[in-house]
Amino acid sequence: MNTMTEREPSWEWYRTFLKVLETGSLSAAGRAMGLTQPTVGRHIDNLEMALGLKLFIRSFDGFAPTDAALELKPYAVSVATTTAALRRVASSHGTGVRGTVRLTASEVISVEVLPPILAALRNEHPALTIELVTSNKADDLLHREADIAVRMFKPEQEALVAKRVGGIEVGLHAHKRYLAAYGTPKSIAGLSDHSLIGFDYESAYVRQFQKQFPWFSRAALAFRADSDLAQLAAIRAGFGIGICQSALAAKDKALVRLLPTQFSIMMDTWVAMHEDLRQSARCAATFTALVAGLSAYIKS
Amino acid sequence: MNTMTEREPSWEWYRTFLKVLETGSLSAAGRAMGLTQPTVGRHIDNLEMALGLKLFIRSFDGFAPTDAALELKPYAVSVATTTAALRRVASSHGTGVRGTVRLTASEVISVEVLPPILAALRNEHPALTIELVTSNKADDLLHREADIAVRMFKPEQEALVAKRVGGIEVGLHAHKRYLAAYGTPKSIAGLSDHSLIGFDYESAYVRQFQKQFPWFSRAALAFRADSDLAQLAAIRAGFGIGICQSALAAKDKALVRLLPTQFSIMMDTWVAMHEDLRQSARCAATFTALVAGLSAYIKS
DNA sequence: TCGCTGCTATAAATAAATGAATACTATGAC
DNA sequence: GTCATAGTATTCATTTATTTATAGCAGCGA
Repeated sequence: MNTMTEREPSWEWYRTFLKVLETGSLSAAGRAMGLTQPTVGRHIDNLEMALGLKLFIRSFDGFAPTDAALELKPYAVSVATTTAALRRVASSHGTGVRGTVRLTASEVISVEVLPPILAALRNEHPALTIELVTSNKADDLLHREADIAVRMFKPEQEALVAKRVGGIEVGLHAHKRYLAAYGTPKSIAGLSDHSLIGFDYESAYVRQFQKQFPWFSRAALAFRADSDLAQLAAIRAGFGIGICQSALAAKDKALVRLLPTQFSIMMDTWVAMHEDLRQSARCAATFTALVAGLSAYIKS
Repeated sequence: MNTMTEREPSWEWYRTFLKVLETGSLSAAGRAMGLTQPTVGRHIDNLEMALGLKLFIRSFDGFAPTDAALELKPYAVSVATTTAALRRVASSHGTGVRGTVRLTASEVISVEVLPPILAALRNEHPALTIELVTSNKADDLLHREADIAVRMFKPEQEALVAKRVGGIEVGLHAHKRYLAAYGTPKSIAGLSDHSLIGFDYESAYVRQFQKQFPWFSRAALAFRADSDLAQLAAIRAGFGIGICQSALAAKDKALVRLLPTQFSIMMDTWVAMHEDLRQSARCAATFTALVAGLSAYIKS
């Protein structure tokens, strides 16, 4: 019951706290925020005083965050994403489709599929600004890190409104040039003689995938990349045989689909957003455009 | 690509914005925050300028929030809950179980069951401060509105760690005095001649309940309260026949269990918290104490 | 109708936060 | 080693924000 209520720390201090964590120094944080180094330092001092703990260990080449600071960081990040979402909502106020909408999608989708869809959307709504984040994180819609997401799995959170736009077919592909030089595999077993391109990281999805197709194990891969876009580039460059969307490959005459009957995966594709955002003109319009554009892409 | 980047609004402005929304006036917000009215007014002006929209319609008896302000409010609330969570984490730093832990539970649990458990916990950890919020909202753990929740249903969110502590039996009860005056019902059908006590609000749970026990419909109730605690008080006061935990009723010799074979509901009881908080000594200790205390209560 | 209360708006006085300049320390390149 | 660079800590002048004080308006009750 401390009646002598020590005041709540200024929320602004959290902002500079986060920037110092991100940049690693008072000076850099100051530059990033349009403040000076002494000011940033004082904010940190104030916050440390208010919270009653040391957040950084002072040294001459940057601050070293303490365990406490790292423990608090996720909360500061959460505040930052929330205020960013608030500003997006604010920017959209007025009549018509306007303001900023923030999307997430995988790299391949972002680079190969979305651009024409977004260009058309923007053409229709010139007052709309689009932010595109390449990410596969599942939880960023609930925390308003993005407004709308294109996902390759069914979103399960109940607070989300999600629409399935169809299945994207994924298959084995290689460049003509590669096949001319190293031959065309006639069976799955024949793949072991080839340069395979695949995932580097270990996600739940990749693990399940490798369980289903054990010949595609990590050890068998000659080229590993955590970016599906880099894998696609490797296929296009004739490095070897890899997995990519067959619709993308079909647009490039030099790419050849391999073993289509033995290997084909349909990836369910969904567009999802927070249900609260249905009220928002900018999000509703973008959602509709994404659903329509992706459906057309899949059917093509 | 506006290079002339208009600065991000100070996060502090969001705080006063929220307080103005909550209090309804600049002056009241100022009083609540330890600021003066002109300061609060300028914060709002600044925020309106930065966001480029009117947040309040000025009048002489308080501000009237615009639609835009109401639309932004949830985001400001989210920031407030996040900073509160941050401060709880900060307060717990150090060795041992210390700091503030925030719980939610239903009213009856909060008032009738938890106090001795929490008292023992506090006795064991004198540096621990406890906040108890009576609420049944399902989503407040993910948004860190509370650290730990006692729920009557299985938490489904995957980011939560939940432990079932058993089933709490709920049955029909009445006070001796009431039964002496109006008789004891011999069957479910006989209840229609009695004063029934039940829910006022319509929740999914209540709807399902009334589907299962149609004789307990809203129209049949002589006393309706949205508070289960008020219902319990009505039973104790001899108003009529109502539903409450049989374990609670058993502790009061004046209360009588009615039709125990015909009417008995087991309510699954869970303790849940965000999985990240397992690392936190204060939360882990409280979680354990709640699980142990509630299990003991249920078995008794 | 008057006087009270509570609110916002505005202007001058004051307190507080910020910025500029500087000293000092560590580090890495030459 | 020496110099250049990048960082923090500190001091003091300055700008900025906040308070204090004041005026005006609306609602309410006597």
